[in-house]
Amino acid sequence: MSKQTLPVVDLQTAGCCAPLAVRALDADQAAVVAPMFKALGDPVRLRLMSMIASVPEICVCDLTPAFDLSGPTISHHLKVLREAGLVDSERRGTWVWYAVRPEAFRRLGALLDLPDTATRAAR
Amino acid sequence: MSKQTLPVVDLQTAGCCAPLAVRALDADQAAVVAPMFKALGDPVRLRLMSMIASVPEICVCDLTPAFDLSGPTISHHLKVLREAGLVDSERRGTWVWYAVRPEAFRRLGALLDLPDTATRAAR
DNA sequence: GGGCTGATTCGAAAATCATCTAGACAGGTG
DNA sequence: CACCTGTCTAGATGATTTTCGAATCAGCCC
Repeated sequence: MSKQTLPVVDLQTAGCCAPLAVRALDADQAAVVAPMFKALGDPVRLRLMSMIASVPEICVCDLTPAFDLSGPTISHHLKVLREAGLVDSERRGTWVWYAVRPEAFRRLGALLDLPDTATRAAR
Repeated sequence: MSKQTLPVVDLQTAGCCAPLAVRALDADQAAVVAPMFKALGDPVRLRLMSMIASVPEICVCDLTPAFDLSGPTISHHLKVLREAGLVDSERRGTWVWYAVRPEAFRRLGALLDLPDTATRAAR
C-alpha cells in the first residue's frame, strides 16, 4: 500500500507540538501541521472525514453517492486526506475502503486543547 | 470593537455538531465548520493563531515582526482568523490587540475528539 | 481472454488565494 | 493643526485549488 512515507509524514507521525494555546508553533512545526488543518478546510473533505471517522471503515462506493460531485472529484479529495495523513486506504477486491488514522486525528485534536488559562478574561 | 457579527459567526457561536468521529456532518454543518479549519490551514495563520492563543492577548506590533511578510499580508491573515470567529480584536489607542475566542476554539477541538471507538482496529 | 464495474490518474478551465504596493484611516504628539 | 506611527483597505498579479471529462488501472466473472 501507500509507500509514501515522506519526511513530512514522519514528522506528522512523530509527536508534534504542545497545544496551540500552550506554546506558539515555530515556522517548521506550522509547516507540518497546517496541511492537516487545510485538508479539513474544505466542506466536502470535512464531510468525507466525518463519514470515515464515524464508522470503523467505509467503502468509496458508499462515500461518492452522498455528494453531488463526480467520482474523480471525490477521489481527489480522498487523496488530499490521505496525503495529510488523516486517513488510510486499502483495496479489497473491487472496492477500496477508507479508515481514519486515530493517532493523527488525536494529535490534531490535542493541538486544540484549551487549558482554561491563556484567555483574555483570565488575564 | 469589531461589530461584524455576521450570521456565519452566529452559527459558529451556536453549539454545532457532535464530534466528527461520532456522527457525520451534513452539508450545512460542514459549510459552517470548514472555514474555521481552513483558517488554520495556512502555516502563517496557524502560527499567528498559536501566538495569539498562547497568551491572554497580543498586539499586532508583536505579531508582525515574527514573520518575513509585509504588514498588509499579516493584516489580511488576521482578518481571516477574525472572520472565522477564532479570534477577536480590539483597538486600544494606537495599537490593536488580538485574543482567542475560547468558545469557538474549544468547540473546534471538541469536533476532533476521538472516543476510542470507531477505529478500524476496534471493528 | 474479453468485457464489466469501481477507483484513480491526467489534463484543462474557472475560481480562489497569498502576497505585494500604494493609499487611507486612527490616534498620539509637538 | 501638521506630522508621525501603527493598522487596515483597495487593487493587481501569480500561484494554487476545485472541478470536470477522458483515459487508465485493478480486479471480477462469463
